Amino acid sequence: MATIRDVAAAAGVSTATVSAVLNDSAYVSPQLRGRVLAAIEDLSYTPSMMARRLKKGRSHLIALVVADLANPFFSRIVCAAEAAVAAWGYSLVVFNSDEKPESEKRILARAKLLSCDGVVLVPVGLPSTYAQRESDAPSAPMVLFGRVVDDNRSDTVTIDNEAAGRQVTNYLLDLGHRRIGSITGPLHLTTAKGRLDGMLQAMSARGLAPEPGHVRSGEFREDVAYSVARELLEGRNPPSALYVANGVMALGVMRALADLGLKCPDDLSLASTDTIPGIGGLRPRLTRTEHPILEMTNEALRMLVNRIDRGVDGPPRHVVFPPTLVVGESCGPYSGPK
Amino acid sequence: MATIRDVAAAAGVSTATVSAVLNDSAYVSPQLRGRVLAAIEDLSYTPSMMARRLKKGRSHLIALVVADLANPFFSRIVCAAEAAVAAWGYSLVVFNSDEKPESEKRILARAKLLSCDGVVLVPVGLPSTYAQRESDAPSAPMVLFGRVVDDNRSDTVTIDNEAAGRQVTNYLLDLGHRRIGSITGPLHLTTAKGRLDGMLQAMSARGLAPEPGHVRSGEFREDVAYSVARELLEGRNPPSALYVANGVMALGVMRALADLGLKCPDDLSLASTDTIPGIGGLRPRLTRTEHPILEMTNEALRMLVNRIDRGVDGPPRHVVFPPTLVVGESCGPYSGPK
DNA sequence: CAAGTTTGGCGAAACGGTTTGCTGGACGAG
DNA sequence: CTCGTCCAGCAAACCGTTTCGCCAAACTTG
Repeated sequence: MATIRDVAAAAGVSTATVSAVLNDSAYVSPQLRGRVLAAIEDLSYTPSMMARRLKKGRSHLIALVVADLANPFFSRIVCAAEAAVAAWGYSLVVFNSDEKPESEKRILARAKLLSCDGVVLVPVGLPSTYAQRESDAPSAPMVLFGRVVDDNRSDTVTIDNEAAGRQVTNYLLDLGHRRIGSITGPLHLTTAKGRLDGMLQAMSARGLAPEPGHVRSGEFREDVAYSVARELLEGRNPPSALYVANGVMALGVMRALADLGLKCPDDLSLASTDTIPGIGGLRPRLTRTEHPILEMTNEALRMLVNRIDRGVDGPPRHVVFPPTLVVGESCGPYSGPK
Repeated sequence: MATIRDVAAAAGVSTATVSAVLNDSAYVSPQLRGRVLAAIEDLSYTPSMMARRLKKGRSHLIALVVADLANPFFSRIVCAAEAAVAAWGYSLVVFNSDEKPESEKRILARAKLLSCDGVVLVPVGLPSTYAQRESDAPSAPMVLFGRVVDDNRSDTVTIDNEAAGRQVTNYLLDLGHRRIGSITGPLHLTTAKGRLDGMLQAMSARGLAPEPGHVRSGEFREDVAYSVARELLEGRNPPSALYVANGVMALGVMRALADLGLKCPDDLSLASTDTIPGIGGLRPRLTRTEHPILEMTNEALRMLVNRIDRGVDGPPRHVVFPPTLVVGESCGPYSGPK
């Protein structure tokens, strides 16, 4: 592997001149520049990023830490982030905390060790980790994505979960449903809590409330949602409509419906927040709120790069994106007590 | 940020001693070791990975280049690879070539610049890139994943695509189907070509062949497969069974069926190779061959790490995994000419 | 007790770049 | 003709580690 010194020797110049040519950081006469470029070509020289980074103190690496890489929702984020990061001239290092606080802690430490220039974190959401993080030396700028935690030092990019819950619930209410149930996520997550709160708001705005036992946690997991849905639907007082807090759980509910021989819009109106890509083709299409993941990811990266490149050091910014209600065929009008 | 020199000064030792303590690379007397550790704690010193890497010439980064990050199949690979890489003490840098040869070329150059210790590549599969790559200086060890290209320097990890095609086709044949069609991927990809070949083999083993026009390319894309399926099914001579070469296309076909008002096992038997995670809950469950992605990914990383860490420098190894037929409810017995 | 053998620890040279003075020749002005 | 200015290019310091070679003290051994 040729070094800058080899190039300098071959071109009969100093390493400083080669560096200047490489970075356009100083004027170099055309002829010298030509000699240098020729030598570079000749030796098929590639500057060592590692050395450059050591000197410059920047790695051009951005860490993306997601809470559950197996969840298609986060896969989409990875995809969007890869594109955005590449567009800004960075590379993306992907980590999976798997919803485990201790993994998250370990990963953040590792990202720091890797000297990533920035971190996009979908926090697991348990406060303990962050207490720890507070005591750490100020590390790379970080953007909290999707979920909020009590961290007042980082930028955040989220959707308005309460609005999502309200939109879906109002849609169901407008269809005449009153006995609306919900399968929520883990309520320590703002994504789960917010969506439920939005639902409750929408109901209480009309003087309603879910019946006891109709609000259950599905842990944001397909299998748990499946079991919960079965219990709910086999009970003696099933809801007529169900608001499911994320896409994979909606899939679980659809599976439960199929296994129980129930039809979706007819026997139960089903609506969710967030969906699964590719499943759009299946019938009935799910009525749901969708997240502008692409825009959110781009915004997160813009914020990050602003802090990294432009050294922006203002107070943390909090950007909230609105969800969009997408109407499918999974909900029907309320058809009398069942 | 404290450096090793600060620690050395604080502990009253040389940087060499600190380094020895950090890496256990030489015996250090307990008392000195204690002083050093105390100083490290005191200054909350973290060794600079960048400097360490510059010196050691290793980055502990492994690049994963996939051909289409938006495809859930590759998302699963990312997920599996992240876990495997972490288990080996590396970090994963993810790239998306988006099926574009020029992107792939750019990405491989970038991975080299990043001085990744190894590369897992799902090649786009056009030979031009690799001709280029030949001329490059020997870079990091690489494992070709899933698809094969005419590269005789790299290890490969693949599935037996022909077996997959044969298995599925034999299953359909055993059900009595004769007019079997196929929606293939781009045939310059070994994954697409192999599956089709396997299908043709199975048919010709029984003296059969697909009818002209019943074998069409769906480009491995949901929307293309949707259109092709519609054309196929609305034609005047539709097949009674369809072998679809990957998961997203199968979804497209199911959407086409739904839009045409056709029922899956009844009007058309549908089978595929590869599926989409999470969709397992939907009815009818797809009959398909599945890939042992986890094992494949682990094997790919084991090979890579062997070459990196243990300096294994033998001839390229080629590991082929067998697909598994998973029977769902998407296929029924042939029910007479339609 | 002298000579040989360990050995804990240190100084300094890498690693491969970037950057900061500094130098010396060309040029313009007085 | 002389002095000051300018600027292209260079030498050397530096980034934060690891590691090689070496030294002196401590220990063994005859």
